[in-house]
Amino acid sequence: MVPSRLRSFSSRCGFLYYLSPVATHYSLLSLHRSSFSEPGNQILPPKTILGRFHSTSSSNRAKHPRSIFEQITNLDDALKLFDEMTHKQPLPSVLKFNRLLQAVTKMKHYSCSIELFKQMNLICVPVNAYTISIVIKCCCQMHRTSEGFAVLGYGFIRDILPNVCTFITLLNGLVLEDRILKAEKLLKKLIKEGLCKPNAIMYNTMIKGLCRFGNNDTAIALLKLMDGRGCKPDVVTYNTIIDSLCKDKMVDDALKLFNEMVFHKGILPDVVTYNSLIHGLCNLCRWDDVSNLLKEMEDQSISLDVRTYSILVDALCKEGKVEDANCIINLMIERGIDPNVVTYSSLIDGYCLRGEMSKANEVFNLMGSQGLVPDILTYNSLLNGYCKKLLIEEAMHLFNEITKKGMKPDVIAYSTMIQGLFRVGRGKVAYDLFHEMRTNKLMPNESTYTIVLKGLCNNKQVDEALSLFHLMGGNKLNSYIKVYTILIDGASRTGKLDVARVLFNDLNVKGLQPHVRTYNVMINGFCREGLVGEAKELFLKMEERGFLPNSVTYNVLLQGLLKNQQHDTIEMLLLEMEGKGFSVDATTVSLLLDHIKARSLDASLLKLIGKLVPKEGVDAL
DNA sequence: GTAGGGTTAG
Repeated sequence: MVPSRLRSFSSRCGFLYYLSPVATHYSLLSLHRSSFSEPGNQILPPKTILGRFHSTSSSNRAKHPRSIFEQITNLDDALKLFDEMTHKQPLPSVLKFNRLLQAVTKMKHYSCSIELFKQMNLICVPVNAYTISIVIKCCCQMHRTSEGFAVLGYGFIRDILPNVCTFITLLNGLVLEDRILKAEKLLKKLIKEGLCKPNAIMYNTMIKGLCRFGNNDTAIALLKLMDGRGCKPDVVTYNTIIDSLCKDKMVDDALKLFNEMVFHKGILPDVVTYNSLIHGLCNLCRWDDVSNLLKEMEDQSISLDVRTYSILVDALCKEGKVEDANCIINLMIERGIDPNVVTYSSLIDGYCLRGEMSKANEVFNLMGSQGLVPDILTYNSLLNGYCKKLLIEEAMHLFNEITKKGMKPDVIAYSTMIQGLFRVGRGKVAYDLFHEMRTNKLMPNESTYTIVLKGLCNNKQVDEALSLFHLMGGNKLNSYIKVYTILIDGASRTGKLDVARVLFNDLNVKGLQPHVRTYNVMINGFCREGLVGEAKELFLKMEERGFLPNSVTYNVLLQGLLKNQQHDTIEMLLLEMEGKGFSVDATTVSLLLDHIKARSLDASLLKLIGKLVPKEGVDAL
């Protein structure tokens, strides 16, 4: 039985029970104790690299099983080695060149690999299908898959025939570039023309592409197809689709696929499978299901890894349960899993969301003391926390810290900072920062743009907002309805009703659909200028166009009518509100009461008004 | 004895 202490613990946070040290003592606690130490980095002494290359061969190899190529940790060493190799007589074999090329590629120096390949051709080092595949991969990783195809053609000329590996690399390149149609076409062509026999890796690559593109159904169809063609799907195949379904909130479909994989295909799930499912369930707040999966993992002795714990930490933090998140972190440490930057960043974010900045800072310092380098997301959480609390000096200090630490603020960092500055009324600094951001070649996104426009409007810089809008011209950012709503509101609040009207009419021309909020803002604009007739007209029109007025619409219109001494439709509107279950806000109520006092409205309305005031409002009356 | 996919967390 579960000890009662644990029960109360688990009732606070359902799935914690399955993580409690007592409950999981036998399986989980013992499993994580092994191997965290990474193999020591053996840095090469600055003597000739090729010399080592020859001397390591027999005697040292037993002690250092890693080859010279695997030991290369920086580009300089690699280039030096290449130079030495090219000056050898006779030239080392293509195999050795390939391994060097691979080492450079592993360090992500793709263009350098390509350069070396060119030199190999110049000095007539023989190249083979392996070389071609490595070089194609370099092109693809740089999102230059078309050049990868050119390399394929170059191979053809030299009688180097592509094989399934070559094509997988190219297919993956197309997927990386989101050229999904091209990828599908390639796969079909390969099968139809018998250019190679696709294997599971190739299907997995295509499936990954389809999932990236949001085409889960086709991905599942391909899963069935590969099986039918005698190509057995593996755990990666299923994991890819399961994760994609979870990200699309279709967790039940994911669970269905999970069952198919386990019970019909006999494929064992791994920690990746569970992580995806747990993540998906956390996003939907299905804690009982999360708990069940954790139990399943325990039963199958599948150890939770740093990601599993981080997913749980993040989920708890987003729920505001930072204390429970802390429990999870303590638990993982107890079990020998070190929290990493992501784990701590989630915790920091949790504290920031609750405005507990000193706690957030504590964690931030803790990270530093553990040698963990905070990344831009960590900084963004803190920036957000400070800005929300209007602690703008602290935020600004942190923002400058990002650059000092050798990082670059991203669009989110800038947007957060700009919003914070506007909120404390420092519009000039905010707008300067917006320009600085663009100078730094960062493109503002929809959020940045709306933050800036709103900030300018709220800081009495509507003209600036409008000129920015015009300056942006046909930019995609100018096609968001939110942008128009902000500007219409800003313009009409500063007496530029004509501008507001032009913007509103522009929507039609541009084929943009106004939101209810857009109508509200425009109606409010008309009322402000005493154009109650137009306000009423628009009120009716929005309904005709299928946009139902909401509570705000009614309140805005009522206030407009009252302020302009139009009393004939008040009662009708109030009755409509009652029918729709809307309520009157404080401003409307006080206006109504004023008019009743002044006898321009009948006191018999009081009963109806009483029904339209929210509960807490009635007490105030 | 050299190449390909590798899915999962903030």
